Amino acid sequence: MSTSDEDRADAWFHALADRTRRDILRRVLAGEHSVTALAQSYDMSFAAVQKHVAVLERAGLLTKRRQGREALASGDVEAVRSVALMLGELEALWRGRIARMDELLAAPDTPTTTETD
Amino acid sequence: MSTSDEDRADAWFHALADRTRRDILRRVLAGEHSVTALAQSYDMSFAAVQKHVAVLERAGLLTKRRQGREALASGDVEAVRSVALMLGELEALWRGRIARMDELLAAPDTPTTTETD
DNA sequence: ACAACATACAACTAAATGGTTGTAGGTTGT
DNA sequence: ACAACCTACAACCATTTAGTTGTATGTTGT
Repeated sequence: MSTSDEDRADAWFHALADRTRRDILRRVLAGEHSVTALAQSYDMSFAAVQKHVAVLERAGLLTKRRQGREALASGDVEAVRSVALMLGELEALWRGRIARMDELLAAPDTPTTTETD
Repeated sequence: MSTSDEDRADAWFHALADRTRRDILRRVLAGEHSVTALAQSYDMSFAAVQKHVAVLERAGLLTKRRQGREALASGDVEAVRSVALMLGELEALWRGRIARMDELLAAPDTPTTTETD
C-alpha cells in the first residue's frame, strides 16, 4: 500500500489539532461552503484559510468539487467515523486490561503470563 | 474557567497526532508501564520518550503515579471517550445537514432560512 | 556509604507549522 | 474585451516541535 494506517492517522489527528480547522470541518459537515465563504468567517487571510482547507482535504476529512469559479467543500462523515473507530479500538484495549484484572481476581493461582519479555 | 474546551481539544488531538504517542497510549491503556519500560520499546532516547509521555499527561490522556523510583503511567479511558464524544458531535452536525435536505425535499415551498448572515 | 537505577529538566538543533504577501490562471457578467 | 472575482501556490518569517546530550535529584540494594 502507499500510505500506512499510521500515516493516515497522523494526518487525521494533525488536521483536527487546530481549532480553525475543526471549525471549518464543522461548517462543511453541516453543508457545502466555498473557500471564500469559509474565509470570511475568520480573522486571517484567505490564503491561510485556503491552506487549512487543503490540510483537511489531504487528510481526507473533506472533499472539494468545482462549480464554475468556486470550489465547494464538503465534510466527509465517513472519515470522521474512521477516526472515532480508531478511538474505539483504544477503548477496547482498555477493556482488555479490565478483563485481565477480572481473570486475576477469578483465578488467583493460575499463572496468566502477564509479562512476556 | 482556565482552559477552554478548544484548548483541551487542541491538546488532545495534538497528543494523538504522533504515532509514537498513540503507541504509548495503547500500551498504557492496556496496563500500567513505567517510563523506562515504555522507552525500551522505541528506537529513540529515554528523554524523547519521557517528553512524549509528558505530552500525553498534559493532554489528560494518561496519568502517572509514583511507586518508589518508578513513575507508572496509566491510560485514562474517560479522556479517550471525551475525544470520541467530540467526534460524535461532528457527526451530529452532518446529520443536521441531512435533516435539512429532507426538509427541502418534503416542503419545496417553505423558505427554510438556510443562510442567516 | 555507595553504585546502579529511574526520572526530570535544561539547552541545543533541524524540521515542520501557521501565518503573511504577492503572483498567476480560470470564470463570470456586462 | 475586460474588470471583478475565486482559487491556487510560491516565497518568506516567527514559532513550535521532535529529537539530541548533559546534568541534577531521588530511590534501591548491597
